[in-house]
Amino acid sequence: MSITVSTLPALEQNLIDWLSGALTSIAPEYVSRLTLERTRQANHGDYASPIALQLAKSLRLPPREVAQRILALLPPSVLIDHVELAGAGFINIFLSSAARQSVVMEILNGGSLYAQSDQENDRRVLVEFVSSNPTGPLHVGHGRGAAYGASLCNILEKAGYQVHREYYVNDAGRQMDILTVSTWLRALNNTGKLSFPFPANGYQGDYVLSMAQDALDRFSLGDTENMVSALLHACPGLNNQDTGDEEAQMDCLIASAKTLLGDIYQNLHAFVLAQQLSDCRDDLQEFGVVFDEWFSEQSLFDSGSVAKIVERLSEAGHLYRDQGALWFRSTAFGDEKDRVVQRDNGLYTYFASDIAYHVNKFERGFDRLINVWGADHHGYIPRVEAALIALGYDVAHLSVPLVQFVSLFRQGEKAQMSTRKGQFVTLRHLREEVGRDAARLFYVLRKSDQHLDFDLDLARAQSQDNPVYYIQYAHARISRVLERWGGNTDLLHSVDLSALIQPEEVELFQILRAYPVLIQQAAQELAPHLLAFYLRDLAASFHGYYNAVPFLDCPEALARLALLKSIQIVLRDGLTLLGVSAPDVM
RNA sequence: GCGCUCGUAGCUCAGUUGGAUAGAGCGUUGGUUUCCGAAGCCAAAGGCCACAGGUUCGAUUCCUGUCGAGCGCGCCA
Repeated sequence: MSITVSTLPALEQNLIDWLSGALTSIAPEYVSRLTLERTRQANHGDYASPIALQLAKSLRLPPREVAQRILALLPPSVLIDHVELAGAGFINIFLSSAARQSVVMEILNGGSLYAQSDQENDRRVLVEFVSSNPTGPLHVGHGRGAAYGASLCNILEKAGYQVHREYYVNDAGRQMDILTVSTWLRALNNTGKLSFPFPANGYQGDYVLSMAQDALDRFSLGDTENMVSALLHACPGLNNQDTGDEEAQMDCLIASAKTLLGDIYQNLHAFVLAQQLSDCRDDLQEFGVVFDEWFSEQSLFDSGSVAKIVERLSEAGHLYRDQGALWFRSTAFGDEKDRVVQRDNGLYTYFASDIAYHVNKFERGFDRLINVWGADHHGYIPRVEAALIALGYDVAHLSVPLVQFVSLFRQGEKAQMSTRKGQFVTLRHLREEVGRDAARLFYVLRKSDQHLDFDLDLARAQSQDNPVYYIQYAHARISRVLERWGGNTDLLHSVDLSALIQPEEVELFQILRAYPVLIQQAAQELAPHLLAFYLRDLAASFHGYYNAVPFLDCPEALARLALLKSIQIVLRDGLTLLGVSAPDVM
């Protein structure tokens, strides 16, 4: 990554300033474009700058000649051991040992605040994630959104943002009505009064059965016998499967249920919603995912926000009526077709309330909005942006990272996930099978917009193959060494580190030094997987170091223990951001 | 058909916003413990970065096209 952002760690900023001084007298107009790169290979030094290559053309000089001139103007610095001209014209910078080692003290003194940025503290960001319909248990797909979103929020905070974690509750739509009716029908069945088959497009899962029984225990459901015959009268065809329109049948069931049950329907609806939300909240909390706010879609209707937004669009001339429905001319703002906001039956569409929701987010004064959505919603983004543009909001402040689907693999075979009969694999089941740590890490071990093949056997394995243990083991190993040593780790803050000059040590310094920039990058790219890979690299580097040198009975003992302690701090910090524990003993 | 996301080692995937000799894990092969935890380490083998053009000092990265994969294209949410 080219390092050009303003939130540079002190050392990098010093190097930029140092190079800038030389560049000023050669090509002052290019000083602002000066970049520094971390190198991939040790023989290229600690940092490299390609600035000479970039300037060669406009200066009409060979790149190596430009580099030579810059080198000649560089003053000596305590940070620098030496500088080399290499390859086509790269300027390779080799830090002094003291400059390399200084990162250890930065970490020991900073503790969990190492890499914590305070540069963007004024930037408030709202991250909406999971937002699953409260109509059944969370499944493994939601789990990925939860793990991604939660890790992202933690990283954003580390990078200096003020983060608001929000779950959008779709408590207003038809799906909730279907769940309510499904529960009611199951309850009728439990009383032995149901005389027609349970509809195929109702919710089938076991959790509906248990809610039905709970409802029976808590409510009076009225004169159930008369209700069943009234239902059959209102919706003829309930007894004949495979006839007519299933969806129309369901609409009829919903309408009849509301009429027949009256207030009881509202109670049952509220009960079912509360049950599902409570289950969802517990599930997520056990997964280490906690929200600041559960935002109700229904509240947007109750407050009149939805009607108000449609009115605003109308006043601005963006709506028209066609075939009884009210349409938003989204094609005028980049969408591929126009969209309905109010149906011919007078009901607002989900789209309408979603516009109101996004306007609500903007009105709450956030500098930035992030929606974590399932990849199947990607076609939905243009219409939401179209509406926001039409209403005068700046969609550049809205990001919508997409989370792709998850396939579970067991013994090399793809595990089937059928939502039809409620036989999908739930997040709760996954957690019970592989544990929270493995689940959290595996979910972010892949770029979020790529399909994820989740290997259940590997995640469950208590073996070397499992990347969770690989990282955690590094942390536990350090704990054990420090325990063996037995001293107070505070004493390590004043240790002389000058003996740390082994290649393994230099490599570790560079990795540790990269952590703050990595956090910034992961935040900027909304990419927690970068942190997961970083931690694996750091663990690998440590394991190699562990096998290469002694830590206790040697002249460098205290210095090396200080380095170990700093590695442990970063490992723990990174694992914590990803929602994974950092055990001292395994 | 149109749109979005992709195509990198046998498999699963990274790749520092265009940099030097493209990396890791698994799998394969061969080593490694009188010593701080072997859930570890070291080494070897494995690549036309899907293909063809273009942009420039320089392309896995940016642009165009072809082939192939996944997803989306409701008055559902």
